[in-house]
Amino acid sequence: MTDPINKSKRQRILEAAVQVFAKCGFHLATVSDIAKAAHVGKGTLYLYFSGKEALLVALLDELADRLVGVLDRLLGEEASLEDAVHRLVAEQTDDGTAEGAVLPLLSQQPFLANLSLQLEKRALVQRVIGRVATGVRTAIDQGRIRPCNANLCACLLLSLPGVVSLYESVEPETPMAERVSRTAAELADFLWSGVKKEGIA
Amino acid sequence: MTDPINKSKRQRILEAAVQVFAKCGFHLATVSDIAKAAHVGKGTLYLYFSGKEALLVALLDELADRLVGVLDRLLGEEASLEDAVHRLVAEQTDDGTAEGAVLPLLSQQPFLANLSLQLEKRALVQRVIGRVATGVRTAIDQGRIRPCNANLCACLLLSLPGVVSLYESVEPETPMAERVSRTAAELADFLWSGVKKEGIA
Amino acid sequence: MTDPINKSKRQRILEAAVQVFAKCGFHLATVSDIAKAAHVGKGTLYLYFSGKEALLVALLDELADRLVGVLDRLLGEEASLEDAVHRLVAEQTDDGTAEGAVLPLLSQQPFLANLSLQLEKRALVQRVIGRVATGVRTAIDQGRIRPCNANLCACLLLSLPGVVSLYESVEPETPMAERVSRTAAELADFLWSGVKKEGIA
Amino acid sequence: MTDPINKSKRQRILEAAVQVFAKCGFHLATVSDIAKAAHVGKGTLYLYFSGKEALLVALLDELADRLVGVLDRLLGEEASLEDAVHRLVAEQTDDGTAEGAVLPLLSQQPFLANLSLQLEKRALVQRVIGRVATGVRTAIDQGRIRPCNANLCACLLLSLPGVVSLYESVEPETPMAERVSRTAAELADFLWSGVKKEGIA
DNA sequence: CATGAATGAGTCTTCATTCAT
DNA sequence: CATGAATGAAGACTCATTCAT
Repeated sequence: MTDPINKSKRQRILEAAVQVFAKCGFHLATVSDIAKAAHVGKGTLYLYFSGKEALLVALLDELADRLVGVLDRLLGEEASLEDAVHRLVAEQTDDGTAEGAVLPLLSQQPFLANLSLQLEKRALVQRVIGRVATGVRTAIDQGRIRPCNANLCACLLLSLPGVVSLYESVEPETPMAERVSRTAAELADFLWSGVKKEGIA
Repeated sequence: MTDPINKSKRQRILEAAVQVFAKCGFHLATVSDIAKAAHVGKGTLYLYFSGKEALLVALLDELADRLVGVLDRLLGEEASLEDAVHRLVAEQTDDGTAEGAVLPLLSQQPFLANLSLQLEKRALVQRVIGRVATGVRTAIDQGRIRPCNANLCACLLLSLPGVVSLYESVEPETPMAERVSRTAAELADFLWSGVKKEGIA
Repeated sequence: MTDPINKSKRQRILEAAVQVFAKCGFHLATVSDIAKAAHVGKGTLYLYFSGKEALLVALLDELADRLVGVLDRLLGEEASLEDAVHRLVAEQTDDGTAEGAVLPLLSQQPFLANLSLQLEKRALVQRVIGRVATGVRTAIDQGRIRPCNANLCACLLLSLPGVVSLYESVEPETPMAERVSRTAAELADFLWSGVKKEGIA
Repeated sequence: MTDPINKSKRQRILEAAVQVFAKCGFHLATVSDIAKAAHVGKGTLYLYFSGKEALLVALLDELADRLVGVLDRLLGEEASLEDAVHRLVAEQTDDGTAEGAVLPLLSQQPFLANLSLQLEKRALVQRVIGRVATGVRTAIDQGRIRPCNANLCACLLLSLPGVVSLYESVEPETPMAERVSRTAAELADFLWSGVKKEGIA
């Protein structure tokens, strides 16, 4: 009945859901798993979300906001895009945090059966992309990066953590912490300078 | 009894599966759907694949080979990486073809319950990345692109179609054919030259 | 939440299962049939038993205990084995009761696919035979029956209801109640005195 | 088209079926298994039998005849019932032969779904019991065994191999060959003299 | 509010049976 | 006659969702 209690329980469920979705994927994760991880009853989940898919969308919505905050900071305040990319990759690729799992859930298509939720998710993705694109445009206006398709550039930025997780498939030995950092630096370099050999048109 | 007949039916199932998986995702696609799309009985599917997950892996395996063929050609023969990227994106993003759907299925994690199939899929992903990386190394040796982490570059290349599909979320109105072409060009440009403003360090 | 409720539902399922198994045999009985007979949902069954085979074994386990109780009483307290056999046959052959169906399920081999359950069932059969053999040994010690292979004798006793049900095949007309009683008496006589003609070696 | 060929193939199937049914039970045995064991195509089976259940009944019918032959000989020619029982148990309990498996299949109820086949099977069981009962009556007439319910006695005799297989559950260590022989002797003794202690009414 | 026992729609999978070759 | 690829009916089992407590 008191708001803080509700919020705390809702929050607990959301956080548990991110962890479980990140570990098993949306479809293999069961509502029971999530409830158990959140230390609440299965029925309680339905007091805060109208179903499993709605929970996913709510979760993406919540994390999208947090993500946008991070990106705003990265793209707005930083002098160097290189740095921004580096931190974007480093921060969004940490599986330990809720933030680290949101991007895969955002971009991979967990194909929702419920159509209106699917649209809601699409809108949400657009919101995030739009926000990043705004940051890119700012950087362009400030002369930090060259003029380009800001939306597409935003999508490219948002895809970077996915690139990293793909990269994990081939280099699973190195300790993750330092690897991510180095990978981030390399990716930033790709984005910043391209792969073109100096002196070639 | 004759080999071509068997092959043709197996092929029919594989092709139907790509379509259905591409439309609904792995988990929402039912075996019935796939069988129906392939115009075979549900049981027939189990004559050629030991189960739904095995079908997915077989499909990825098959398409990975085709994909590697395409990439080999693009990366090996071309004078310009720009062109290669352009064609990679353009070809791999066409939802109408089987090839267009394979990359999302490859990189998105359809979290297989069967552990050995999961490992098989991982190996398969590594095979594709390795092949592309080889192409990248060749390009480096030939002085067409600057020295870099070939594996990471390969992952970046393989992620490009995903970037495009993310981009589709924000610009769904324009007719697709030309949009893809333009998008491909823009992405190729990003990869080629980076986003750095000329004259900036 | 309360224990008696759970027990009652588990019990309802077990009792329904005995009836259905007795009527159709293990393999022809469907989980739906059992659930329907128990007036519970199909899924409920899986809250109490991990599967159809596990249900069978749990059922045998439960009824074996009851059976052992009956046998203990019959073999322990009675002055005459004749009487014991009579009552054993009479009580265990009544299809209307759960007890009446357990012996066929125990001795007929419903070939479980699950190996560990198969072993469990075997152990359970051994338990019952062992218990009856103990009763036989007591009767021997008390000089009521002659020294013999107690285990084998136990198996023979436990097979008697099966003999009766075989006998049903040839004499299905007579009203069952009295027939069973008379059959029991005759069987007891066989066991007690053998078929040897008096005066013959 | 030639009769011997047909008979030989029909025979091959029947023999394979006994083996497979004996190993896995009726319901767990698949038509494929049987066809494979008989070295014929799955379809061939349906040229000789109208279905799986019909195959079982045909098999029981065939073996029942053989069994009746054995029993006739045992009960008709022998001077001593003890000997007859001994041989009945010994011969019918050998899992290696087709005959060894028929009695369990006869008496255990593999609950046929097809009603008319179920009746056919019942008739067949009656035939066997009737035949054995006739043998018993002859023995009575010849004064070898005391007057008794011949049908019930027949059922008891036919149940003996079942008793032995139950007994196998508790004494699985001893080498089977000699064990069966001893068990047979003990069982024959039970049947012949009963369990009554000498001197007790 | 919170819970988790109960439910049954929906899945994958098996296998007896058919039929084109 | 013989075959085995093809089929789909049928069944075991899962799990999102509900609701009585």
